[in-house]
Amino acid sequence: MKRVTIYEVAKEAGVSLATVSRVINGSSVVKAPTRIRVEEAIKKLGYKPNAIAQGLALSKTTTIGLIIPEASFTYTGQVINGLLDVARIYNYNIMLHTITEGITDVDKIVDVIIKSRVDGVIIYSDKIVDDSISLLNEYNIPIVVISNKISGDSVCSVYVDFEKAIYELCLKYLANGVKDIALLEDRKNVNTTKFMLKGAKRAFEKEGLAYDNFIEIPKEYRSSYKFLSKYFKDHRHNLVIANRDSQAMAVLNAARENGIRVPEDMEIVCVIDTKYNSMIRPTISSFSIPSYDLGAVSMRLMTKMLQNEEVEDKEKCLSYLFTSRETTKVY
Amino acid sequence: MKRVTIYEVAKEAGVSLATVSRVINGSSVVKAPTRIRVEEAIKKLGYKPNAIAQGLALSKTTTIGLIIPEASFTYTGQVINGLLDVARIYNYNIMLHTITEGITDVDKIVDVIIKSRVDGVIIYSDKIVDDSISLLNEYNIPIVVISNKISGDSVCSVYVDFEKAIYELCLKYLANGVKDIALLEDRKNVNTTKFMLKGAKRAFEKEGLAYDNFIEIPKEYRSSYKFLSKYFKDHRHNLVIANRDSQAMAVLNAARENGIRVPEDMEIVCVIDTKYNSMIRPTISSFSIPSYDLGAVSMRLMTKMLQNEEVEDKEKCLSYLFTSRETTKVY
DNA sequence: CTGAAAGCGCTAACAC
DNA sequence: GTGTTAGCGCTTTCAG
Repeated sequence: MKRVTIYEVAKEAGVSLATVSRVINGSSVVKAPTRIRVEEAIKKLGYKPNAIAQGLALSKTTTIGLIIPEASFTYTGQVINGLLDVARIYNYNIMLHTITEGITDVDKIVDVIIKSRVDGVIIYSDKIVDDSISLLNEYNIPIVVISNKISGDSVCSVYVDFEKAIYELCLKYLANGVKDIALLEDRKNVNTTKFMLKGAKRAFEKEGLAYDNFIEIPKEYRSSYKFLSKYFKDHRHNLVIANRDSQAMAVLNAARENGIRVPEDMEIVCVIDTKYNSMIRPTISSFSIPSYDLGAVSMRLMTKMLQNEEVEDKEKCLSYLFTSRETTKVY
Repeated sequence: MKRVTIYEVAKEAGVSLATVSRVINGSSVVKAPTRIRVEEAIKKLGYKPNAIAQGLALSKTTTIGLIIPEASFTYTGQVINGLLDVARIYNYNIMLHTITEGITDVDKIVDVIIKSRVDGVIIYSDKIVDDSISLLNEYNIPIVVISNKISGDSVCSVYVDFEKAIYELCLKYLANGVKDIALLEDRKNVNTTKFMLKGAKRAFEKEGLAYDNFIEIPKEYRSSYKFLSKYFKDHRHNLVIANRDSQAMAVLNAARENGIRVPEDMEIVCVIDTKYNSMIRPTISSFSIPSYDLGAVSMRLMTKMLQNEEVEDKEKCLSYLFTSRETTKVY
């Protein structure tokens, strides 16, 4: 089928292209009979407006660029779902870009994004993305950052306060006399780890204690499990906090192999989990992070910025909920 | 920053816009001094070619539409990674679309895709997608289908032969005298299940046996685990084959709760697994499905179609490898 | 209410 | 080698 343009439709309907344009854009000024004639021509010819041409004419592409870290979509999957659902409602398309730590050149991706003339960019990243933001800013591209608290002119963010989450968790345990609380490093999410550590420190300080139970995973270990297997030969803790369920599982397996019973001898908590956490035994106590909402809210925020609606809160903090499961005792 | 166009660059460099166009497209006819002047102007003004305008002028957007099922990116994540890596090499962008069974209107998505004038579409789907294909075909949009064997004019596919995988697996067990082999239904992947069932039947028939061990999950059960918990109260099998590791885990948990030891009393195998399979205990024996390659090869095929390179095999079958782990005995 | 015409930013003949 | 110009398909004043 030859790609049919607005001209052919106009000719078929015996009107000018301006009228066709009005019809496809739902302008109410077109008289009913003309409109119907045009609509019939559209259907007959199988005409589909060329979004690229529209984009050029309007300087508006109705597509949003999305940047996420590569690797496992296990955790970002829900975020993307939330994002796409809202995007669909507002008729936005999503252009997907991933970055791989140390491999992908972020600047190159930002370059591609600027050239593609997306209306806005949503960035999900553990990393600080100041450079990308300021570059994007120079080209007047609105930005929503997920998982980092930041804002500015045409820059919003949606995040969960991990620092507070860990702070409260530690406080609760400290109140119950549990003081040997270890925090496991997440090498893939350095920034998140930093916030978690800050939370732990703050809780301990509040109780007049010093915090120094950070389990760092040596660079030479490719998997944290390998390291932990060795680690638990001569280390014990009352509670270990991990970022992700996969890491908590590594802790769990390594501990058990060393005769540590969970949760009797040692408790385990993770921050973000996946659907797998409902299937494994024991199930891991975790925070319920509203991943879907993280995406949905971000996209909604983006549409607001693009339609110049007022954004009341440029740094939107979503709430979490601690869910006790089988790897923790009940106090 | 005002969005700078090719005109401004031309003016700044003291040349015509045609020359600027030549420079940004790497045309070799431009004399070095002129080229340098243009390049300096580009840098000075921070000019980024407008891909939308280029797209309109060339009738070519260098973006590919990707349609995947929603929900778990757990299994599609690797496919997407493969796809994106190759797309990046060939300078293609990816427009992401998801479909949710019974919720998203596929036709509407195809409509959006046609309007967006992508150069091609890659569809990952368990479902038969004939309707979408023929519609896309009418608009001359090349298609690559992942996970379904199908081909035609401007239609290619990349898949793994699950039927054969199950056929061979069953044959191996039958040869060892194991005859009570059950196959678990995957409600989310009806088509895949169908192929698996076909493979099992073929194997049994080859041995002169009839196959009738299909575990259907009643519609009223929201999770297969709930059903299986009950099922294993009065059912025993030598081997249960599931599609995904999550389903195999449901089998595992349900069986154990009913006093069935794995693998001693019952073995379990799944077709596709995730990174979680390396963390759980016992680890589930599975086929190694080349998910990343499924994506990478598809994208490569797409670039071939778009550049009119010859495609020697329009229905590309990728290989799998059975990997024995802790849920199976060694024969 | 509808049509004519001037762009949107870029590419690709075709001149010179 | 470089410039001129006619589109690519659509939107949007501005007339009528």
